[in-house]
Amino acid sequence: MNQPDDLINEAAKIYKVLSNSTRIRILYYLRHHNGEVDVKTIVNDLQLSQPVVSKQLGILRRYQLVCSRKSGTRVFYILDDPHIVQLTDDMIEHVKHEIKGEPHPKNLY
Amino acid sequence: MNQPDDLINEAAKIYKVLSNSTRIRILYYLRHHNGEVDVKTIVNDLQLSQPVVSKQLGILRRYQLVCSRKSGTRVFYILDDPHIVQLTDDMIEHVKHEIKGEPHPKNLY
DNA sequence: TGCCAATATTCCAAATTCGGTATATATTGA
DNA sequence: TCAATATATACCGAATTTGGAATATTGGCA
Repeated sequence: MNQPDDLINEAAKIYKVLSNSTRIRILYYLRHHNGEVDVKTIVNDLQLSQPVVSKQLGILRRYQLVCSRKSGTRVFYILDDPHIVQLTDDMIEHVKHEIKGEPHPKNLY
Repeated sequence: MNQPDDLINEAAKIYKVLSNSTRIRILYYLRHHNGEVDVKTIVNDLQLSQPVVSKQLGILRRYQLVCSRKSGTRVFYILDDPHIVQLTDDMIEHVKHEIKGEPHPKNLY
């Protein structure tokens, strides 16, 4: 019943990775992209700055949500971990069907 | 394919709520508790300070993950939103079966 | 009314997160 | 070797998050 702290902490870490709009946008972009994509293409398609994309891709890779392959000067990224992808798809569906009166506050406190 | 920003932002907010160990612990406590629980019982069982529990319960309620009922001086909380509960159960299962060599870093950066 | 228990709120400091700007690194090709 | 391109990293300041300590609020009861 009661989960050990290790599991709780690890779950919290993954949730934290998923709690940033830029990272979710990148994940969803990769999710619906057929095959691997290089950084520049992501920057262009999502209209984000190159350092931001590199940084967030680095975090996603550190947490093994994406993996990468280097080819020449370019680095190609692709989703890893289909289970997390399924969880995030479920979350988007949840939000989509969420018929709440008022939107949630911007900040927690 | 491409999710509107509203959906992405709302998903990010919910993930942020779930990204704190204390809140996950409370959710899991309520998850496996039969029926509603008052604040003091949560404080005792989870060995947390009373202000912390109150504060985190407030956040969980603000995001409609739990709901509460007042009775005398006590406030009883219970899980709301079974869909999110399912998602978090899935996440714990994911972490549980995650056979990764090294644990994830403490911080994102 | 006055005290006590339960819960919520406020305030604070330390830690974390984020995107921007600048810079570093690496690879290709002339 | 030198320049250009692609990607990663370092650094910074502003904003957010967190738990602890103190305090406020609320309801029950003598």
